[in-house]
Amino acid sequence: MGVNLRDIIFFEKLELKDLEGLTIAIDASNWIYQFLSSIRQRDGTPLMDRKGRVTSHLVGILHRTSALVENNIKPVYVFDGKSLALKSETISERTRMRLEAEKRWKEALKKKDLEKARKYASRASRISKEIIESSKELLDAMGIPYIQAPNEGEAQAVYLVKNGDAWAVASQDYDCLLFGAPRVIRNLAISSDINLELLELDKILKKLGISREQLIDIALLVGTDFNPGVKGIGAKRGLELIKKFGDIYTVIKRMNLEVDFDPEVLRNIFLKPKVKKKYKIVWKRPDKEKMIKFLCDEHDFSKERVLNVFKKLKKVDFTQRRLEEWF
DNA sequence: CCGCTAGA
DNA sequence: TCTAGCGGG
Repeated sequence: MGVNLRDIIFFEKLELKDLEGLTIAIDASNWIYQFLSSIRQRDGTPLMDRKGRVTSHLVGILHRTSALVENNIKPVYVFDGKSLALKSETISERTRMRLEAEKRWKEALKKKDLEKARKYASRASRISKEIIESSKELLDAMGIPYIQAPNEGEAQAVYLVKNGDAWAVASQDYDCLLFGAPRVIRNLAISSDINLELLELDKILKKLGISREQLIDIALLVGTDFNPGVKGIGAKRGLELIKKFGDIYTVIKRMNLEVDFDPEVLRNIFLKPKVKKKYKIVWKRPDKEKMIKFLCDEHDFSKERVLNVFKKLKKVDFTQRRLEEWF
């Protein structure tokens, strides 16, 4: 998923405390996908309600969001909109991989190989419309705001940060840096052994000695969700080449590379993404009745657990206006 | 993934 | 008080 720049990106370690009082724009698709992959039984079956509807994402959103709030971190979720035409190849490739994983999951189940079953099951996750809609319904009940992006959710989340409405984007994907995110937080979770990473674009570019445009060019060589990249070029070699030749056009020419993508079109996906500029971010008080009706009545959650979460959410009140907003 | 609990 | 392991829906 996303562009693999891991080998050239550095990060600073962060404590949950460092995020107190800050608003974090959450890459909803990224998180939901993680929840669907990881919140499963040992044989790989996701959590489901009595009607067989998947609830793993609801469990994840409920617990992680309330834990963030309890730590005085203000989450705003950002959902993907319509995917760009250039992404269709990536999407069909993912579908193919998912179906393959599904097949292997069933095979492993037959052989009673639980470890393999779980492994392939997690790769068989799919974000359906129902999963997105139920996620939004839960956030509404919890009083947590979300924004619907026109296209890429990451681009919209980055816009929130640039616009001063959020401090950082929370996502596992390095793509956020290409969209120009000043700060990206990876591994934002609550468990005791978390390894919070803070990626700062300015520091990364300075250390690498390149511009954002050049980082994008490296990504195009490596391959993104929108183009296949060049065989044999990873992040390290991409960096070398871009530093040596300056830009992707010169790299292609000097190295006699065959590429079937238009760098200019792709650069603009990251440099000039379509985003929603008018939006409202308002935290509301959690709605106990809605939470119980939705989670317990409709999706078979335990009432006791839901009430515990409700109490956590209620304890912290983000609805209070800051002093300067009164004038 | 996260919360809870059993056992140290 | 802490941590590993299990169940959640």
